[in-house]
Amino acid sequence: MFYLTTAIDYTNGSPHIGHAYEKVLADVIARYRRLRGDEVYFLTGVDQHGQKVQQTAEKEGVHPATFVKRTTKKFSALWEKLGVDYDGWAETIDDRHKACVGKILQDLKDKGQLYKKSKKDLYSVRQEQFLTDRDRNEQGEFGPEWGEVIEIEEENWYFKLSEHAEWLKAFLESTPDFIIPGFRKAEVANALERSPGLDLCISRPKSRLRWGIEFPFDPEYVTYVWFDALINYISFAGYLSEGGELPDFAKLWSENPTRPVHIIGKDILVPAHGIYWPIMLHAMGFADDRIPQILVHGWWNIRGEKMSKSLGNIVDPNELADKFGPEAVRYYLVRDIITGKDSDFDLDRLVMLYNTELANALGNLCNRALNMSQTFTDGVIRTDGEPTADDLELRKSLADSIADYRTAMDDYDISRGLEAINRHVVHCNGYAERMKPWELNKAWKTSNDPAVKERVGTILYHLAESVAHAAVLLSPVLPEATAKLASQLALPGLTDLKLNDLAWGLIPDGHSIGKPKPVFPRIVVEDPA
RNA sequence: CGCGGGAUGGAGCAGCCAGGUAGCUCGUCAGGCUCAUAACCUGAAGGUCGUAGGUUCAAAUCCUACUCCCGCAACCA
Repeated sequence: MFYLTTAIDYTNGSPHIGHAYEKVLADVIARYRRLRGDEVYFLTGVDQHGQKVQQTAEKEGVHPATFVKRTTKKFSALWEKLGVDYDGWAETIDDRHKACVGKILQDLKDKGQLYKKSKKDLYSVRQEQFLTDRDRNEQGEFGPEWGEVIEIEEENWYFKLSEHAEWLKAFLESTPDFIIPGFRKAEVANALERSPGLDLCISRPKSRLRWGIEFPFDPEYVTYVWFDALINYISFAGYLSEGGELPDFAKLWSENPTRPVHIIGKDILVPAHGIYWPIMLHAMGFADDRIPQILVHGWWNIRGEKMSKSLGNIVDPNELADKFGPEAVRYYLVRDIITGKDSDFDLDRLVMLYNTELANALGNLCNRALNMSQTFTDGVIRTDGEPTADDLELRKSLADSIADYRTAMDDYDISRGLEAINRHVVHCNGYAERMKPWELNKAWKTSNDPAVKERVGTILYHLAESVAHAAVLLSPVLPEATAKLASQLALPGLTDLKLNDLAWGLIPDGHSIGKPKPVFPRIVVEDPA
């Protein structure tokens, strides 16, 4: 069972392109693993507690619960629009989640992992938060944005993070694939190295924060939002739940031969996912081989000036999907970035990549292949022609592409996977150019030689068969468009194929193929110049 | 000495971890083709791989120093 999660988004505003990227990436990986034949459980959701939500809700004069419901809808609606097809939806205000957090707190307390202590610190009345030296300005003072700064003493619950620091160091050393890509491991190791051995304050007194999960053994406190949020990965996987509709935790986690994978952005690796989370799990009693894997992606940077003048400055994923279609957005978000690294978001590149690789290369290949089949062979595919060296070379190109695609996708390198598909499509267009079936067809009309006619059929078969393969390979990224391709090829079973089923001969002899209709219409940009 | 990433033909990137003909897409130029979504194909020009040293038979790749950019360090994926 492949258990995949994303970070849960903080419901304090509207989703932006970064939120969309992470969910699309996760969705593509989930769909790819299904294509591989793996059983998949894909969890995503929203983080709804905490001070920021409480503050924003107050500002708008509504109850946090009302506010959170409203913003949550913005996220779920976007995922529906973008075709993000998750199995589980995590909302931290869910009673099942709250119950799980409560049980974990109680359990950790019973294990002696929590303690209460009093601490004196500087506090900003206006911002309702404690201040550290990092909040000081260049003059070493707290600026006017903090309002009145006072010293207050507060009692809180602490989690014995420092007690497990040595364990985590050893775990990092012994588990090279804990964090992907590998270069990010250094950040966690460094953070651990320079951490002064502090424990984690995991409570907030209700006097200053009410919007959170109440401590089961100390009702005057609510849970710190990170401690609450991280637990979603197990609470919604069924951890400590009795009955109910939640998944079977043994299947997803505790007895799963495949380690769960968390997809997160690089900003929340340290300290939350790289330090707090593994230590929390370890303290709860999870064995080392039950610690999940963390896939860290980079960011889409937006440089206002670089945004296209001719297209206008659209970066809202909703508007992007409306303007270019959800699948064009999906394709771009996983195509033009190396998983783990940053990239610049550029609308001109979105249009370029879509037009070049989907419209001109694959879309056009499908279109010309079907069109020739209809006009030259009455839409009937003949597979029994003897393959020539060119045909065998095409088949090898396809086999190589599939192998490269597979390696790349297994490595979460979607961009390279798509590149591999495109390489074969380009090969096919070159093949068509060299074989010139349209000339052969003319030659047949004058000569009436059946061998020539058979050759035309064999060439068209190779093109159609290639499109069928490409459709299957692309389906994790473009589920709708590839379904359209399957329907034009008149191969409805294509969408149910697994990766291992992919072998030469998807199209049966005598198959009646469909009529062409552009699946990827070119995006035309009017340039006001 | 806060941490991390980056610097590769006009643009955007891959290659670097496991040294050995510098690769991809776009753009440009010149041809070709016409089945096809003004799509397709072929060829060409264009790079001393940030700088300076070092290791090596051999360095974009390893080591050292330096310069410049970006992000984080402050709720923001």
